[in-house]
Amino acid sequence: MTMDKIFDAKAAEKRIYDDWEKAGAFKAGANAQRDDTFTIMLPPPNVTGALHVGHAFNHTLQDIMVRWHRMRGFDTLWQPGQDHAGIATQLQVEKKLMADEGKKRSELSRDDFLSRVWDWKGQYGTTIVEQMKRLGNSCDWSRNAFTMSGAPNAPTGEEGNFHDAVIKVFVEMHKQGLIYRGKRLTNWDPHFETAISDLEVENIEVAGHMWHFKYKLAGGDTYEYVEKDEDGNVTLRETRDYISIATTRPETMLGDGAVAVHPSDERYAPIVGKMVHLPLCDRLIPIVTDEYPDKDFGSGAVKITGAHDFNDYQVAKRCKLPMYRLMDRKGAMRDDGEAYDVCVDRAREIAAGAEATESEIDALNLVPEKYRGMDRFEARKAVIADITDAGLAVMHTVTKKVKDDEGVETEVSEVVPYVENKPVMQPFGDRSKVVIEPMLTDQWFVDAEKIVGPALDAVRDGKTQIIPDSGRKVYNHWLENIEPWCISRQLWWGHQIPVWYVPGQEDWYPICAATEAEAIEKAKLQSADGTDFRIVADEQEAAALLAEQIKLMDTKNEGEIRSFEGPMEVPMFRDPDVLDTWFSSGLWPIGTLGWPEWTEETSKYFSTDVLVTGQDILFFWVARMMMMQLAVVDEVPFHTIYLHQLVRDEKGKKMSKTTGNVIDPLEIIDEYGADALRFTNASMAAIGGVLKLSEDSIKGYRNFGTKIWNAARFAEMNQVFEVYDPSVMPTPEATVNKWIIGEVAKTRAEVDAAIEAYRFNDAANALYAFVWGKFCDWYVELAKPLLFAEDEAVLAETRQTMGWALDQALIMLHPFMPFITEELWGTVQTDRGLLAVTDWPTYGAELIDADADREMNWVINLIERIRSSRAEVHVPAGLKIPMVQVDLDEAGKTAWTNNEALIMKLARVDSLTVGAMPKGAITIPVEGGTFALPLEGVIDIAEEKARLEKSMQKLAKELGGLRGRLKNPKFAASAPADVVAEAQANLAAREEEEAKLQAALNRLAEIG
RNA sequence: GGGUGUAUAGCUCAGUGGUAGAGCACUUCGUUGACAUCGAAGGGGUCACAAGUUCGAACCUUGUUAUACCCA
Repeated sequence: MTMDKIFDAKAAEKRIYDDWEKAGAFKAGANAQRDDTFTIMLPPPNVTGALHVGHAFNHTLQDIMVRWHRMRGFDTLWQPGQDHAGIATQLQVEKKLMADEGKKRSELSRDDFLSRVWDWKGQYGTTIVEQMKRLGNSCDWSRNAFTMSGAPNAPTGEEGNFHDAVIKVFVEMHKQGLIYRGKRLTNWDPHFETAISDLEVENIEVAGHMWHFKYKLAGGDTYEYVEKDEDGNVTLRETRDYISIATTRPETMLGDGAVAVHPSDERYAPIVGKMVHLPLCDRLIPIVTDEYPDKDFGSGAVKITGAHDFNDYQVAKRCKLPMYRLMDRKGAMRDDGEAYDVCVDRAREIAAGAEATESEIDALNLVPEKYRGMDRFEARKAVIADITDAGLAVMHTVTKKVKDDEGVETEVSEVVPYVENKPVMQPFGDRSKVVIEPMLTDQWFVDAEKIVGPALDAVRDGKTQIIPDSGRKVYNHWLENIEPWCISRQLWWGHQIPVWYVPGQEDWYPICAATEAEAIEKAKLQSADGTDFRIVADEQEAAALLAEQIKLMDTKNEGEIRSFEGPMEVPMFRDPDVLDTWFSSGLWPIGTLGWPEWTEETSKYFSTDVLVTGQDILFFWVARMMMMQLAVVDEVPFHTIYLHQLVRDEKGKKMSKTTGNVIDPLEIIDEYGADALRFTNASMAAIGGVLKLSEDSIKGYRNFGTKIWNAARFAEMNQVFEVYDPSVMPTPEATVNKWIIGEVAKTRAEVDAAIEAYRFNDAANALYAFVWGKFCDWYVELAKPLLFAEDEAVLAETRQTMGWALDQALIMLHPFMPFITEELWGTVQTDRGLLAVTDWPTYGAELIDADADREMNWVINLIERIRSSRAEVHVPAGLKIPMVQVDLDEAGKTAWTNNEALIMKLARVDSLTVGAMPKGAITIPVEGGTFALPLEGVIDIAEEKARLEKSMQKLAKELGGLRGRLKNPKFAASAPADVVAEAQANLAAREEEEAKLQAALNRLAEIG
């Protein structure tokens, strides 16, 4: 039965993948023949995710390495898994909850909501796994991991212990003082109502406005305001009773703690230290000096809102200014706490020097009643309007032309508030897309500065190598300037922070422990004997219970010094926050392998080998994994980090739904097959290269698959597989057969060197060039005369050689195109196991027969020259023509005799006669001789002359360069000997050719 | 503003001091017994610009221009 003309990827891929899985071909250690392990951790895709082209690219590279190592006998593990993706997943489930039941998350209890998330995960969490299988990923699915596995509320089937690892690390790091809690200015996402890290913020330039307000000096004071130009000439002098400030966010003025000016700013020197009236508020704030204000920007005076701006926060800390929080979790103006009057009174006392704790200041709500509860953008409008009404906006005169009813234009001047239109950088949440509000909140932090050292050393010392090298600089730069890492998130879906609070001296006192029971134990150790702790739901409940207990205590211990005297029930509640997703994925390498419960089966795969990931998460993830693995197990997580860019469309644009240029890898697989997509990915993978994916190139590599398919089809039609014995290495006599064996060996070395060096594009190109350019274009064509000949011995050796060469091609192509190669492997020979677990060859240069190599190059060169000459003088393609051997050396004669049949067939030559150069013939110069095609009457003399002259010109250019170099005495003196020798040999060959061409021209001149 | 890249054929890109390559596209020819998802032949480049190092520079150095991404 003859094979089909094409490989039906759609029909075969699923079947082939099932065969692999059934055979356990991807299980850790499959085909292992040595102790060396090779491990790759799949960067866990979000459990909410769908496979996109970025994954497809990323996974292709990993699969190539994994399959290659597995075939080479390494104890190989490709560890797969998914990330629980805190915000993204919670959002999905919230959306579904709203769509299905019209409910908000807050209408459910935390436990109920979490069980919905787990349900969701059970239903949709395997989608991406199935998609990865379609790409051909050879992951060990039996070890599939999940970053939330083993969490307290995890259902059956999610028993892993990733949660244990995360909690253990938190507790350990807390114990070592590497994790702390504090009130810090953080990026607050008002949509998700959680803090996010600075890496999750996108700063986007948007059209904004700058408003200018007057803050009047207290007590009606005035001062001389003087402006000078560059030369010191006075350009403005006036008496002012205010200082002018500029802001892009007017609503934050309600929380101002001061106005700052630069210490060297002469304009404001007279009023530094004085107080100003904060508009719309019953507060006075001081004018302070700080290096931060830019004298040339705006008025040079900056309002300082420590609780709502990162720069102001630093100024406020330096100048010890109070920081008043103005907004609530949703980004609306606060509507909690005491009445405005009460709060302002207290704020005045604090401003005057009264002691106050952080939490007391935070509790003060300095938003005037009027604005309370307003959305921040509404409040902005109201504040602007009210300040303008109060006459405190800086005004300017605008002249415009107005047409009256009769169309007569008149100029009208009016005085309006001065508002500049200018682009401003505004922070947006990368997931929520809402404006991020810097906000002073209580959060947990990793003191990253304390653990970066080993991570920096590991890369500096080369324990871990980053590819491309530029990644190292970026890595160092970031780690050297690392900021505390905010790891708490105000979400429900995630690893809840293992901290419980009990009443403390001033505030709640945190106790960090792996479990509730341990926390209670710890708390007991720190309390009076007999104290009992009661776990309550949250802070409110704890506060209520505490108040009750204190009342009881008052009655019990009346008249005595207050002290707890058992049995007392002390409230205890758990921190409601969860950990940043990147905290858990930071432990991916050890967490997936079962740490802290290592077993020999799992720990042998650590440290892992290569991490393949996008450049964009170098900070998010890679650097953090380095830090955390080194901090926890004191070992680098991987020896090589391969970073690649974002996959873009063919024009280099980012793919996005809005632009509509998204390429869906699954559609591509449907249309062209997974192998085509994979090979395209590999061929794009130049180190550090820009990745532009175009459907044209995918189509091209689909054609490549068809090409090798048809080469196999040709072999099959010529009974190659009936005779071919895979256990026997071919030892042919025919030059062509010897030659292709050498070409296989060269390719093997090239491919291995390329993969070794992570140059997947070079490996792919080498395979493409071999299979198409050598095997199909030449070997199959050259073998035809041998296969059609009657000689049994030649026929047998050619079939054996072709079978072997094809097998080698399949083996070497397998990591790149696993499906089609596996299918052909099974077609060529049944009952020999799966290609996926077949051994990779090790042969090298010893298979190259130098004589055969030289001879075939001579033959190919001759055929090409004849073809080229024929085409250029328009000899009909089908016409067979005679050829004359004018002169030829011994090697040439041997080469001719050995390959006469195939040269004549491929060059369409019907006879060869030995003789003198006929008149009007085309000269075919070859190494060691000259042939001629007698085409008098057929060729156009003038055209042929032009052709030869053009060749001469090209030669002359080359000769000029070569001669110039060789004539230069410094070249001979400085250049290496082999380079000089090569140049000389090259010159000799070119000169010989030039002579032949000149002779040919001379002969043409004789004729016409 | 700081950092990191990139600039080579019409397009997409390789190129590791020795004189320029691939794929696609294009032109011409061809269904010769694997493949038209194919074959044969061909055209096409001042390697962004300038200076320097070198016997020799696409490659190393410096500057300029353009451009991309990351961080402010």
